[in-house]
Amino acid sequence: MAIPRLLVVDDDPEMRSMLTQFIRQNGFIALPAATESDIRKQISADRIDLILLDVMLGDESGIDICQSLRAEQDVPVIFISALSADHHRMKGYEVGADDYIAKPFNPNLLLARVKAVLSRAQRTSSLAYRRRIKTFGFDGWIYEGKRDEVRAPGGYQVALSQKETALLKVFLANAHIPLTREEIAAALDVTGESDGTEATGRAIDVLVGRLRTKIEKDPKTPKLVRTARGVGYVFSADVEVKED
Amino acid sequence: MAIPRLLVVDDDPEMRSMLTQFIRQNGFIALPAATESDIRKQISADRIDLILLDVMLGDESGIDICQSLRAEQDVPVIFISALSADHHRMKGYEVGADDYIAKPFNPNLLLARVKAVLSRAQRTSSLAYRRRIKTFGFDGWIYEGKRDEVRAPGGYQVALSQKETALLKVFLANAHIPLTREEIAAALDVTGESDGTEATGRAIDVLVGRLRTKIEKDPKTPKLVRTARGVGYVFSADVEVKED
DNA sequence: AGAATAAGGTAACACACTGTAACAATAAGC
DNA sequence: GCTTATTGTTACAGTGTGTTACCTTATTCT
Repeated sequence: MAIPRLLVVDDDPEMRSMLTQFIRQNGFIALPAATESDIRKQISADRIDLILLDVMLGDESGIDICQSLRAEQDVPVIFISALSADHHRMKGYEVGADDYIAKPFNPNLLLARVKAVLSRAQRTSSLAYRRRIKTFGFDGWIYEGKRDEVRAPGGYQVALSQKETALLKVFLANAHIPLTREEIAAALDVTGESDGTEATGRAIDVLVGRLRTKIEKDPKTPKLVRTARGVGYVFSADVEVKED
Repeated sequence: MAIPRLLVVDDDPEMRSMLTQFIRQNGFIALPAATESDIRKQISADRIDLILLDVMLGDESGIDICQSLRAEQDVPVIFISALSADHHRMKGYEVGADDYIAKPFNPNLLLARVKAVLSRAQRTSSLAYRRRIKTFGFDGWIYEGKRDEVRAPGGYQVALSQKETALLKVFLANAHIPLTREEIAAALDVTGESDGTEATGRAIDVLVGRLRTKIEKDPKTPKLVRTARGVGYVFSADVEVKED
């Protein structure tokens, strides 16, 4: 990729110019936008690698915008908000954020997140399981996004915990793409306040193991979630995406 | 939007400065005002995201002011009053308040409401929220606000207690949005009395549990009110809103 | 090939979070 | 008064999740 192009969306001119300036000082291309139509104009005009999006845009809702963008594109989005109370909402998959940062923010933290999102976007699709509640089918299984339920080939419902479900969604959104543990961890908890680089030990391995016991016919020889030794894990079944 | 800007309207200088100071300490911009003309000056001068309005402003009436403002603008308003007696009149939408808090109030409760109103303003216009939308449908169920009745898919009426009904309303108004226990408590507690933070213990959990036994087919595996571990609860069914 | 080394699998544990039954306090009828 | 319903609190049980420790498997080295 050439120089990453970031779209900075904020309706407050001061904040917008401050952000664009900061982004540019750090070697990226920053393009300002204030409204949804600005965004669409920029996107259709040229490649955009990442969007920094204020949650509150005066009369427009950043969340709505993000969702409608996600319906068409697969651009990574980092949300910025002054309301720390919004943090827990970002965890919901329905929002579709790749990351979230509270305002006023630490510039270095922002930069770290931007780099993290950009680097993983190069290899994978946006890890934020793509928006709109969709239904996936794989190897006879069905994941129904609307109800957040998983049904086995026989049609029986399988009880997955929240984390297991979230993990499965990450895999489904990135079928055939090897994911590192770090990438998976980042996708599972939208990090929020804590710094981006926590080495959480073997938590992902254990989680993958638990998911395997529930969805693999023979967990000893996994057909769906394969291990990419030295790298991470791959979901290696074809995934069929069905609209609602 | 940059940092939210709140207009603090109270004719008592002490209360006014106390409020503005508290608001500022919590990361917002607070602008003081004492009279209706002050308010209009501020509003025409710059963007205002929320007005905290004392009901009794000496010779002016906060309610009148609010209504005349409403004729022109759509700014969210939270009323503050020493008379806890007429809180139900406030909540009545005739007045045009987005929320109401009694004086003396718990600071954390005020903060929770401020955040809730600001956050809600992102996705629903204050106008739409205040409109008398009273009937909701979800998963075959119907909640009829006019009579405060809940009817099951069969058409049979289900008896919910006052708090259970209030809780259901909060969920219906925030479908698919994870709510923390604090947010739910803030929305339920109409009395601005003592403790507002965590002194409430597990009350919300128990209340949710009771609601579940009454509206979930299988309360053990809830389909409507899901728990978001470490966060709170989400109402995860589509809600259809009907006008009266 | 066999040994040494690195990486992943997983059982067992610890801990935090949630569900809920039982009780207490209070209000509302009768 | 007594009874009943509502609501919050407490206590305990159940569940989910991360860590540790040990075992198995794959890779590399000699």
